[in-house]
Amino acid sequence: MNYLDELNDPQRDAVVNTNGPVIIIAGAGSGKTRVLTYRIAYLIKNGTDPFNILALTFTNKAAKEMRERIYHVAGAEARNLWMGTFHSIFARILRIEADKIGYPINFTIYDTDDAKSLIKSIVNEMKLNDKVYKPALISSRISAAKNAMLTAADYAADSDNISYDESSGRPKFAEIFAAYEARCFRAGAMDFDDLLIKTYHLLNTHPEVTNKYQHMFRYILVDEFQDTNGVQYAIVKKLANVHQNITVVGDDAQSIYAFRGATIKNILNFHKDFPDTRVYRLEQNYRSTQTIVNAANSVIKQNKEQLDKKVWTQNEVGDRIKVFRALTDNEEGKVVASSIFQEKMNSHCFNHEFVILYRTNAQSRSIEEALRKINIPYKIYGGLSFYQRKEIKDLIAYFRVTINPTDEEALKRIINYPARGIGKTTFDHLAVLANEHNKSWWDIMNDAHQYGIKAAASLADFVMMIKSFQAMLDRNAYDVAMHIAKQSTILKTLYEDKTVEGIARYENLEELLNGLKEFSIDEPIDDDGVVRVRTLSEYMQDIALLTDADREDESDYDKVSLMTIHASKGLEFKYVYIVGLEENLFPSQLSLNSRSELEEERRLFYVALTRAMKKLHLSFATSRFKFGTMIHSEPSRFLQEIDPQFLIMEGMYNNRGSENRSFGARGNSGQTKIISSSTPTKSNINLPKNFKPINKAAPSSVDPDFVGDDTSLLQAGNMVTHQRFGNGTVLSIEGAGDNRKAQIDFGEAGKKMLVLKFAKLKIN
DNA sequence: TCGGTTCCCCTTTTT
DNA sequence: GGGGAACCGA
Repeated sequence: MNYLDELNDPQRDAVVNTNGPVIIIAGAGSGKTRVLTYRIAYLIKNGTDPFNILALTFTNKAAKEMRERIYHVAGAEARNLWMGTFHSIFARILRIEADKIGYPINFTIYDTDDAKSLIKSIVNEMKLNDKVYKPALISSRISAAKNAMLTAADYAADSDNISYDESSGRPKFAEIFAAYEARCFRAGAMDFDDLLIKTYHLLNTHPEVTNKYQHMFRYILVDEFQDTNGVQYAIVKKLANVHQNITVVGDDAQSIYAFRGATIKNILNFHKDFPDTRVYRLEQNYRSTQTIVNAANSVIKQNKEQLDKKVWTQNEVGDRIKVFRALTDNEEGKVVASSIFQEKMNSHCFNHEFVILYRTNAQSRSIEEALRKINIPYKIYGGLSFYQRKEIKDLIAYFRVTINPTDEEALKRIINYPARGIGKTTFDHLAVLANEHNKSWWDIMNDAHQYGIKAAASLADFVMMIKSFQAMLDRNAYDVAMHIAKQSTILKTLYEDKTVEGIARYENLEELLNGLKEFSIDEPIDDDGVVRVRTLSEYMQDIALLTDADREDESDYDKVSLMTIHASKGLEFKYVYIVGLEENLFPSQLSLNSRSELEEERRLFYVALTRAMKKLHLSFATSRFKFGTMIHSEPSRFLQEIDPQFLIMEGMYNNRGSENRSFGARGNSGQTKIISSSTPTKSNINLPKNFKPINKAAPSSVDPDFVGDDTSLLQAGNMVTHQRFGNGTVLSIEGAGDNRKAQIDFGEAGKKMLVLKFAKLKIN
């Protein structure tokens, strides 16, 4: 059992005491994932059937990573675990039990765009003003109601709700909610909240189903418990009721999803619901330097609401945290980019060891521009996801309609795309008829001529096309998808578009189809040895709950990461840059109304700080663009909340030491002289005078002393320098031993195939 | 009916 | 500053 030797005492206790209810309070960087994975591995190794273990996470990425680590310790059995996100596991259960709640097994999952579009249709059909009944607002209020476990009928039955809506000028909200619910049902669709609420409903109304899963899940483990909302907890509690072997892992200091209904109350309720709960505390941080751990502690201790906990570390003291002040958001980008450039020069580290964190997605642009200018490769997580692009959504809409033709939102997208003479008149007519007869658009379309629709012939052609696709659904996913892409003429339409955007869109479709091909090739073998075809339906189930962060791209191997702080939870990086530390941005303006919201922002800052292993950089700008206009901004209060002994001002002050405390804000400005980071002589973070973009920096003379690095571990994605060709990216490696070759893209110098035995390469 | 232009709103954070 | 919807003209 050598893997147990890798654990400290509290960690080992938390792994081997497997029975009964357990809470593991795990500070940032305290080996939480390791404990959770080893605990599951330990269960499997001691004879528990993986089919009887349910492990719930918040992101697909976390689930996947954990599964791989368990596989590593416990072997191939790990693939039988019930492990995934709350949403994906519950979707799986709902598909198995769909008929019990009147849903088709192939129900669609509506994403937030679908939900908003449906709400918009409803608002229009009810002849209401969509400036008052804004789809985003209605959608979030429906979501909030669902998270409070209210159906539309429950909602309408509560006079408090009704009078609230009346007084806030939206008396028709309950009606919209009811219509939304009915229309989702009619379309055979569930939104994200439904996946939770319908599961809860299913368990409450079907004791035989509940019984089945209660006995099946002998062990239940929940990651990031501080982020669970009321429904999630209610389901988990119910499932754990028979065996009572429930383990929850969390850190109240990292609770950052209250806005989505998550509540720390779940931790308190847990003690009440499971009175014999044992508590394990993991407080030793293995991730960060003492400076970072202590600085983060100095921030979080200012929150009033928190559980008692002391995170500490034996790691080295480390460098102080650098604070940059910039004049504008663009300059902030430059400062960060050149700091990364310098760090890479000095420490010979990889791009993928850097992350730049921000509060809102909109902040990424100035950073991106700066990185692009000095050729630092980067990858953005979140923002406009691959699956949200128009061309991808269009093709996927065809898949959705083929699998579930009552899926109204998908049908609306493609009914006249590419154009086939089904215009607005027909569109509106369909909507009216569908509501009149309470049937899906698809049903109406099937009998279009009976309803006297003028465009009946075009509709019949469309219906026939979809039916021909449906006839192929038992074939492998790629074949069907390719057939649909061609027959629908989507592929052709985009191929003929030779604009830059058109080509990019075509390439995106190619990427989607390539992904499908890979999915289809990977044919699983049943227990009886039968090779099973992977269908389009299975593919759609797979991707419905995927986000951009889950897409893997080999060319992303060595890039600087850009993401929101929310997206960074659970990750760690050697070098962390937190940008935009300004009042009204971080903390967000919208959080300043209550202590609890401000404390959530502070926890968010704590999460950001504790992502860093080695070096941490903070920055703010004194003015930035917002909605196209320049606005003035003050340094964030959070900067002053860090104990100043851990900070060092960079390019800001002419004297360092005790006066560092002031950021020139909050009425005591003028005490310390501020020198802008753009002052060239003072700053050590400006670009070198003779700086040239990396790919173009081909040295004019060849240095005879140029020594290559050991390339035996070189792999695709690595950045290298060649003394004649300059900097390049390794595209692929082939061959072995003396014959091992690398194809490298040197930018302007072109792509070269180099024999590694002879080529002198420095690995950047 | 389509294509182009204007105009408006947007900014928390995500499964 | 940018994306998407709405509006307007041919």
